[in-house]
Amino acid sequence: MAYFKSETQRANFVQREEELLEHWDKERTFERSVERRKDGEPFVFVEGPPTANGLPHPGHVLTRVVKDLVLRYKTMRGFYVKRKAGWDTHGLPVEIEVEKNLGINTKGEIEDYGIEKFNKKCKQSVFRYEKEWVNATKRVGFWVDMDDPYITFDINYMESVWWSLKEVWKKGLLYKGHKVVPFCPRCETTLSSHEVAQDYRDVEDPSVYVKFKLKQEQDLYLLAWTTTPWTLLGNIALAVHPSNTYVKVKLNASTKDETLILAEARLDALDDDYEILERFEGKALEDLEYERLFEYAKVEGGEAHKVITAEFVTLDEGTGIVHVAPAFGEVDYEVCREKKLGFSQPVNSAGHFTHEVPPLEGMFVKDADRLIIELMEQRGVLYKEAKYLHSYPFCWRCGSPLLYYARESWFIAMKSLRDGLLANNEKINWYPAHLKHGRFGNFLDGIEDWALSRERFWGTPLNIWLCTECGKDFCVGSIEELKARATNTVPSDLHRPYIDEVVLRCEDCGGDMRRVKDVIDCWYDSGSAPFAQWHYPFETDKFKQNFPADFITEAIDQTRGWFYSLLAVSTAIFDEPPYLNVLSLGHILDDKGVKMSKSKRNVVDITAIFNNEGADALRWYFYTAGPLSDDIRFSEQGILEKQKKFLNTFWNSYFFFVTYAAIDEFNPEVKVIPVAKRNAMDRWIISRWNTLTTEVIAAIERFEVHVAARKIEEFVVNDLSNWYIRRSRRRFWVPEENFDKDCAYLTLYEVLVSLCKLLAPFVPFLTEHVYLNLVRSGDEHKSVHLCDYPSPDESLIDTALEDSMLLLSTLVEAGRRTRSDAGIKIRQPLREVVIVCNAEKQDKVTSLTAILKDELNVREVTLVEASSKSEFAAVEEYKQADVDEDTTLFLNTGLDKELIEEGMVRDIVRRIQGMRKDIDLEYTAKISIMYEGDDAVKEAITNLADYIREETLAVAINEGLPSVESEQIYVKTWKIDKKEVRLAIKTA
RNA sequence: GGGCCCGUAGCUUAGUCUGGUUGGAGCGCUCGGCUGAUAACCGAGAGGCCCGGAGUUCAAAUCUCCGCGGGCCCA
Repeated sequence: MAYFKSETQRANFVQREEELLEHWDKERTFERSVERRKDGEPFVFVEGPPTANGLPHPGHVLTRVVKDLVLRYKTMRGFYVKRKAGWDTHGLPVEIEVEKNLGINTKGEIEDYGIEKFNKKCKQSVFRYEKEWVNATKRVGFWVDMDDPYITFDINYMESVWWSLKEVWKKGLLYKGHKVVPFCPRCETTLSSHEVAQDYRDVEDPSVYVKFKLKQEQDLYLLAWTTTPWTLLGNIALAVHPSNTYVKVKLNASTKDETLILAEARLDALDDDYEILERFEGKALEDLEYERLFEYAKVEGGEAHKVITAEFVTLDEGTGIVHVAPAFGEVDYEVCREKKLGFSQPVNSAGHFTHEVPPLEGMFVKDADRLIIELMEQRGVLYKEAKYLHSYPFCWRCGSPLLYYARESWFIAMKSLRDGLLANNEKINWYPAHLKHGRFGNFLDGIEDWALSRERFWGTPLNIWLCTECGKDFCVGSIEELKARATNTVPSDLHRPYIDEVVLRCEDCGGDMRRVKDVIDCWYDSGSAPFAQWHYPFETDKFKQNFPADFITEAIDQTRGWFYSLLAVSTAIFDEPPYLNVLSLGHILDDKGVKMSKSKRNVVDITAIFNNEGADALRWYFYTAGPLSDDIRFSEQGILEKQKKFLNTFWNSYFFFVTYAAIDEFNPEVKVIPVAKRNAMDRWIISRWNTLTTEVIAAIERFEVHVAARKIEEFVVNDLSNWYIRRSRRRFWVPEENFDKDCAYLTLYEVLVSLCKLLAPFVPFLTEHVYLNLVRSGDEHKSVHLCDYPSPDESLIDTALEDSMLLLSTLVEAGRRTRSDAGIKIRQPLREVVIVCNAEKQDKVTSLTAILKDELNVREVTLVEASSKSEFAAVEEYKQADVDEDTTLFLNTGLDKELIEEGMVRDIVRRIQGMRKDIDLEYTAKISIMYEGDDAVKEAITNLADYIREETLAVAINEGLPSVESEQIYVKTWKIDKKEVRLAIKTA
């Protein structure tokens, strides 16, 4: 009875994979693989939580298989690797999706619809594609615990987020300020930068050159420029560049005695002839006061209407004097804050002027531009008006022009944590390394405070209550604390709108405290994952075992996303880095190099890939494509090639083994032969395997997955399949049992089993299938994924042998080249090959001459010193080929009758083997052969009949073809060396 | 507009950190060969302004600077 199950030559990877998914489910292989390492050293992973309100695309799959590779590898290396899945569930994208479905798009409409109902819809929406995510995750072989995931809307998760924010508050790092955000006045909604980027249009706006009259000077004006006249109502300052040259010019055309100041480089903005009166640097203007254009809006919180200096002033356009309105520009807001200037907000949240601006009251700001220009003209402060073509953002939903608008917002003072962020970053190992001090490090260097609050509905509510009497703020850090301080019932769900009803008692004045209506930026949610997924500090053990993470990986766009929010939260709360190794992946582009996106309709359907090429092929494609940090131009063709080249070759090596092992009933359990006793070929492949293992482990540890995978691929295709198995085939075909055959079987068996383990984290399906057939008893594992990762045995690495084999292959190549040049096919045996080389190389080749004879089909290999080179060079029959700088090869091309006969017979054998294959004979089936040919053919066959019988498993060879055609007889006519030969075979 | 990354044959890429013979390989193409595991393999050939320009150097795909194209993150 055969020890191994026979296989089909076609692997049918997809079907194998689907079988194994069921098998793993049934056997609970994943759970067991984790469990059996529970006493091992922990290797902590945090899953970057995806949002399941869209379909998973190839980029998500890449992330998942990279995570899987590392986690499987670490598990096999003995680490205890818990793999908790996670879902990111809050945030504006979810709300927008729901709004779309409800056909509404303003905050007012949401409130009319009801926040309670709306948030319910949001909660349902986030798991809309959960099934597709779970299926894709399982199908690709990502082993992660999706039965017990962390979910950011979970009450325990939210409570931990609240706790952490209270820690921030206690440290005095949470403050209220203004943030200038892109805002759609129609939808009454702030837009995320992603949304803003969706609809930029080139539009023509009025641009105005406005004269600001300096105080204490007669008829001296600063000439400023703006493309948004309506923002002039909120003007607080004028900015000049401190070191650029400014000029005071007298306009010749002017009827009045008028003098203007502007940047010298911008003089061509003037329409009139002018005379330069004075030159000075911008900083000479600093602190000069000017008269307001409009006396309407009130200014709070500081000085106003003076000249400041700022580096952001450019001379590319305008006048080099920039109008600054902190209510309407982020840069403006920042610079005013820095210079402790005041703030003026004459526009309401719908984008209309307030009662502070009587002539414009109630007007939409964009519509007011015309009137404002007219007003300025009447007052004589408009120098000129022009059209200005620029790119301006519009609301992607309703098409309204967006306004940049200062809104109240809560901030975390990240600037004050800058040193901590930088110090913690130093403790993190980045791959690729340049991110550490490049993109990420630079970002931390210039870190800004984190605008944490969102005036929205579906999110973790901001846990700050303000006293309606005295204005005192209080941050609630737990449900227990909420209950203790509440004057009314505390809801079981912490979401809006329920939480909005909870009123606290002010400790200072006894007044009612009401919650700030905002929710928290969902990036803060996911940044809290290291502790919130374990409900820390309300439960402590699991967090302590799982912090910091040893490893996280996501795509490069998370640098300022999750990679940052994790570090920011962890630095604020613990002053520790939340992860020690971070692997940043490139993006998946389409086959033309363009990012895949829904709107471009170039997203590849991954389920089609799973059904056509399978998960292993897809995984191998990702692993071998290039450095993980590089973008991948994704093509299904590329995946198919991986299947054909790598998976098929591996399968065929395995198929070859089980086919013959079944015939011979080879049983690996009863054979023990030390490697040292096996032949050079066996020792070579074992040495190569150990060298490979060393290299693979080193590469994975450096996250150079493509290096590891490509080395394995080379090993399988070149070393194992095309050299070891091809060279060793005949050893397996010997019918009777012998020592050499056992060595071959054992060696191939050991290499295949070890390869399964080495490859298991990469292609978990194929390796499992092969392993389950190869390792049939005697161990408790029952899965390759329960095995230890192979470790190299240094004592089996024979570098000298590997070198020799390398030399041998160059000799074979040179010999083949010589044959090809001389026009002698390889099937034609030749008398001799002479290798001219030094003693050291002779030593290397000596033990391998048998292989050389066989590969070059020559009877003798002669090794000689360089001194005899000229002897052979002089003989015409010896064709010369240079192998390397001190090695030359001579091929004796002389033929005699015996060699020609042998060549003829080898051709005939080759034809007969082909015919056996044509009619699908069993490898062991015996045949009888009939032939017709001329006398030379007949003589050759007669002389070498034994050889033919042995090679083709023939019991009889007879001249003459049967007169009657028969279905049992297969006849074919061949041309061999211009001779016609007819051959017939039938089963004996 | 700024920062970071990428650009090598028709395609996928090695080599770039650490400058040094004639820039390797696979797929595809042409010709020849081999083959009872292989849809595989072997040999030969065609196919490279190493994105462009300037600089450093005895020497540049490699180092520096300036552009161009693509990607990402910001503005």
